[in-house]
Amino acid sequence: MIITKAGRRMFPAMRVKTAGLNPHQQYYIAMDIVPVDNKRYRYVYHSSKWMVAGNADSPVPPRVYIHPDSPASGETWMRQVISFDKLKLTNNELDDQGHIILHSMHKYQPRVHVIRKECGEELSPVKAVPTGDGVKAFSFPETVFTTVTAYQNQQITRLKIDRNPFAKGFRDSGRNRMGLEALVESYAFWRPSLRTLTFEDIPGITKQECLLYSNSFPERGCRIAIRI
Amino acid sequence: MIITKAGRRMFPAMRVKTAGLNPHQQYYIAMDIVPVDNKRYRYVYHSSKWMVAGNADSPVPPRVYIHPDSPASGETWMRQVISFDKLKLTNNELDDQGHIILHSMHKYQPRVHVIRKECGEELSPVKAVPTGDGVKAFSFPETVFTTVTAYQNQQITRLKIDRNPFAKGFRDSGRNRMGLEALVESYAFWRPSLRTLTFEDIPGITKQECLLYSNSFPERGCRIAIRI
DNA sequence: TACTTTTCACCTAGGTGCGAAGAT
DNA sequence: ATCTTCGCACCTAGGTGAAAAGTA
Repeated sequence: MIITKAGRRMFPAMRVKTAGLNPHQQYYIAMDIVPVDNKRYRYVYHSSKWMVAGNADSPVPPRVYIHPDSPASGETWMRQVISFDKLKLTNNELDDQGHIILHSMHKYQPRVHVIRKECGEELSPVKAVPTGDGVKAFSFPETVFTTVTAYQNQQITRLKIDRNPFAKGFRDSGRNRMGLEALVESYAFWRPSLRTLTFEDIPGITKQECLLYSNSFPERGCRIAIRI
Repeated sequence: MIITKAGRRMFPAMRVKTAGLNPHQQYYIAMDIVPVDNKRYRYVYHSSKWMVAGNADSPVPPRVYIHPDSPASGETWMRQVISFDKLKLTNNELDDQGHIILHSMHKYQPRVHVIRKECGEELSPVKAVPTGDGVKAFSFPETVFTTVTAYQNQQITRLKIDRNPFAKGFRDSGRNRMGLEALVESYAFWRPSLRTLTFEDIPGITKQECLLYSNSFPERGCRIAIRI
């Protein structure tokens, strides 16, 4: 996932649905992003793999993205797909825009928090999410990603260009790029109902980065079912 | 004010500040727009005046614009300038986008409502704002305006073009338009602190439409001070 | 005649990866 | 050598009034 000084959206964005909430209870929904391990990585081009390259950099200031619809009733949350597309990532440890601060070349796991309103402790964009009764955290292993300041992997670059509407300008529509096979393959991405495509099918893409794309397929959207 | 089928923003937008709210109480803030009188108007070009042209058309479905930050604490509301720039006006009586429905060629008065949360009656975008304890309405005579589907008055057109960033394409920067005097005058608009300009200074502009511009001058912003 | 609707060029605002330049 | 930063062209998304066409 690209991170910049100014802040960069994740693409694709996390999208979740909730079930089992109390319809009349008010909740906050928030996201934070935690390290997967204590390592720093580098991308080894000839083997197309991320390799451990030492220990993690020192921790960054904690940040929480509070979903802008918060607070809302369980009924409201359950009625909609909850999208985190406005969330931004930065590598600027002095960021004052409320973006989530991460280290480049590290592995991270996004987490979704459902927080019952007025459950005692307070929710803040610059403090760790409280734990305890009335707070539940959810994470989806397929959404683990590696942070970079520039793409290391051509397949990832191509997926981003092909699927992010804002990158349309970089799609070189068949000019020197796609054979028929590639065309069919990319079409399968857009119409996943036509065949069940698992991301391991795509050669040369790390499982972590690749699987994150599944979030943008509505029919594979992450779901969380809880009662708190 | 222009109204269209698809919905058109007001320009300038209403902006208000609140004071005297209970910091820990939750409030909705909303706007509706009510007829000033029971008349329909037409613009008489040679006298540059709006003249009564019959009785008002039959009432339109009631609509309320609930400020998107609602609900929020008194503390939150008082900390910010509350802008209604996303509000849209339409002449489509069958509108299903939640826009405020008005008749063209009529005079209207926007009203700001401050509604204590959980004060019994419920707030809805398609029902009249409830009245009673815990609800207060404010209106500012200088924000009365006349609805049109196309501008009737060249001075208004020019004010809109000169001051709305989205109309920049129609500013013909001095080509066949502004003499030095006009330039100085328009500069005075942007730097009102330099001299106290009352809108009656501008010849040929109806007071109502003209004064609405005062809302976009921060130092003349409407204020409401209440305790409910 | 007296509006209203539709389409359009021209903007604002801001999200992309590229590639040259910068940093260590 | 290996990242990171910055300016940029190229997009999406949507807010303007002009002008031509529509309506009654």
